[in-house]
Amino acid sequence: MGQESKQKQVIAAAIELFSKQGYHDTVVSEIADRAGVAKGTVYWYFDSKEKLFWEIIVSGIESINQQLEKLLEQNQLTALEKLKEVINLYLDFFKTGKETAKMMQESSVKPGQYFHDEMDKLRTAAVNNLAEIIKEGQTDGQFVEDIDSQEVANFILGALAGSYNPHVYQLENVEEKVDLVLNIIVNGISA
Amino acid sequence: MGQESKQKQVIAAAIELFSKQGYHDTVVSEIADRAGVAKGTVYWYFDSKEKLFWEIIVSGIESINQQLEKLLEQNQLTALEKLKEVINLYLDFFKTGKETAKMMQESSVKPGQYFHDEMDKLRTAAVNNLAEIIKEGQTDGQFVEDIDSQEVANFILGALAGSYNPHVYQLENVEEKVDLVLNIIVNGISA
Amino acid sequence: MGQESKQKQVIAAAIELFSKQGYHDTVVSEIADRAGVAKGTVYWYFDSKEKLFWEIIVSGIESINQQLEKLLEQNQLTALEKLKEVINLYLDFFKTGKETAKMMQESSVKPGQYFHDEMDKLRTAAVNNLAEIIKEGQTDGQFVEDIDSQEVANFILGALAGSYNPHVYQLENVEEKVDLVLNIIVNGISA
Amino acid sequence: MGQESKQKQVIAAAIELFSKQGYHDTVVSEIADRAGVAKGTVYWYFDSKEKLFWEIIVSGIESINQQLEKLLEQNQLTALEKLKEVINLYLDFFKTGKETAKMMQESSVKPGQYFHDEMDKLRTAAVNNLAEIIKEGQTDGQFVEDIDSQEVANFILGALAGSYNPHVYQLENVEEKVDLVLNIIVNGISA
DNA sequence: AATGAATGAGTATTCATTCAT
DNA sequence: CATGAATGAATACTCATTCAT
Repeated sequence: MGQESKQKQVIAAAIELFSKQGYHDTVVSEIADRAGVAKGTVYWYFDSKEKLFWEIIVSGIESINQQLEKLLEQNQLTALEKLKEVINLYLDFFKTGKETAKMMQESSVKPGQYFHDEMDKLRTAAVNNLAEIIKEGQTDGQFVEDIDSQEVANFILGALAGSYNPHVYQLENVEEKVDLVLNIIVNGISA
Repeated sequence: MGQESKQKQVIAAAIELFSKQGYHDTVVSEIADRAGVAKGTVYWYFDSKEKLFWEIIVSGIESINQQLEKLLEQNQLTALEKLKEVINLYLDFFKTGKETAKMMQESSVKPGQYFHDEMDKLRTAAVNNLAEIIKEGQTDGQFVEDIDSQEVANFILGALAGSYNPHVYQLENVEEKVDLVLNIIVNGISA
Repeated sequence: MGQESKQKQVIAAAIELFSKQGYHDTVVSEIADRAGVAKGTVYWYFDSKEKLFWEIIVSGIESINQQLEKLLEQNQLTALEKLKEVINLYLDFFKTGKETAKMMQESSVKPGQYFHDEMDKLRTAAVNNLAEIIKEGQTDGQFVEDIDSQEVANFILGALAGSYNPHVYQLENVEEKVDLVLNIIVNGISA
Repeated sequence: MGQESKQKQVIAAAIELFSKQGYHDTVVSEIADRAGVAKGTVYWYFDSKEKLFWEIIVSGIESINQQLEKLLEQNQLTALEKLKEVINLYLDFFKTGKETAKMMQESSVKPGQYFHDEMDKLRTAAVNNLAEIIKEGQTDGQFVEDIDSQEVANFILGALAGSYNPHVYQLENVEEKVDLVLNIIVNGISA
């Protein structure tokens, strides 16, 4: 039988089903079945269906934030290069982590104060990291100065978030969009 | 009793509750209570909870698409001016129709092929309308030509969609962002 | 179909099953089946299985307390006669309301502060009513005075409560015990 | 670690929890936790949760019956003295063994023929022992004769059982009730 | 002896939907 | 048109019990 730890099998099954069917249309016993474990096993590892859902979301966001921070520290890169990396990072994340991305999309709509604060902290971290890069570029003279770095960071993150909206890019061929996106952000569409 | 037709009371209550609590956490009897009607009355006007939800979504999208089409026809406006109007239109829609906007956000995640195609048609219409404007600008020489108008339209719509992500702009003071957004899209952030 | 209101059918079925099988070994769907209604109907009338249980208990106790109070007001009766009536009342209650009695027995063990206070109030009322009778008899010179009326009331109630312990009188032929019980209480077993 | 045998630790934890929370609201893993052992260990010593419960009950009853039998054999005591000792024995048992007493109370309600017969045998033994004392007193001329000794035994046991009903004496200061109870039983409350 | 991960039957409760009035 | 009592399928979660280690 599966070499994987049962906990990991549960997580994998949950990601697959949550992203395909959404939180509410995924039934715990279905997760257990797909994971090849008993229903009780899901509850041995996770307190509730909701905790399982959030655990996946949070670990996904944490992973991207970690990568973001690593980027920031790479001093040999210019702000522009870093920006490109960030875009690449996100779009790649959406491509490889389609499912988690879809779950995040849903998570932003789910009510319940439960992890709402947690989510906010994570997002704030992302915005701040990005704003840091913008500021760097402004100091370097690469980016226009008369524009709030936080606002720009929000815009970019919004644009990227919009990018994995299933109705936008359909989550396909997302990586080839990096240059396009970077180009618009940097140069705009003005002739 | 309410002068409003009971149907309208139901819709109003549904928008309020769906947007605040999401689809699944809103129960039909709550909608009926808030609307001041009996539960059965909801079912007199709407076939199901799902139909009620989608009716609201679709009418919201239709309304914005109509406004978009009107814009396109205004020949005295330049592409740039039209673009600004589009951005204004969307952000304004998100501001005044916060609730519907939130519901749309959720609708994009909801599975169920039910109205999936309908949604897609509506979104395609929006993208096409916007792409039309971009193309116009490219023909006029206002916008760079070596960039696919559909791609740009998708990007912009994504950025705007991202804008009403509750975690981004918190759906507050959205209207003052028009110039910012337009400026980045048009001129980019390059110095 | 049943002329009885469905609510009453539910209560009847609940009493029957709770008393025979105890609270925990009685399943809600079983109650619904026996009552000839759908499971949801049980929940239409009662918030929860627990509330249903307690509603039955409380109404049983209230009924006996009402009868007790009526007794107290009958001024033509001596304290001794009243005492006999009380004993009769209780033992009769245990006989005719075997099921409710059994449920009360169980209720005294059930944890959960829920209705604990309510129960206490009801029992205090019973003790006070009985103590009132004792005091009356003491004033009249029928009963010994050097004994606390509350204590006596507690003893008697305890003895009566013990009487419907399923392991004691088996809840059978309970009514013929009235004289026996009264006699011991009044005269004791001393020769 | 505990010098106590793990089995004893389990029993102690079980008594504590069963009496406080009742049978159904006590879960095996809680018992194991409180006992400082693994859940599996509970099952090494006891076949099931139910067996564990009953083992405690039965050993409690057996202990009291043994003491009762010893009393009977003490020929230097009069029936009256023995009766006093019996009452003392029971009330003391309820006081020192509050927890077990509470569990017995619950056990009398629990369905499940499982140990039902066992319980009955134990109770019958208690009644018979007590009836023996009464008969002795009747032969000696201390107690009235025109009254069935079994009935009296039942009454007394009922009264005593009622005494530890949590709603009666609250299981507090139970020992000072011995004289009161004995006095009523022997002399009654008649003036 | 002892452990604790794993199991899965069992159950209270919810809620969209129906329909007689 | 409107009501709300009645339904019952659906589901998250519990917990006694087992067994490989």
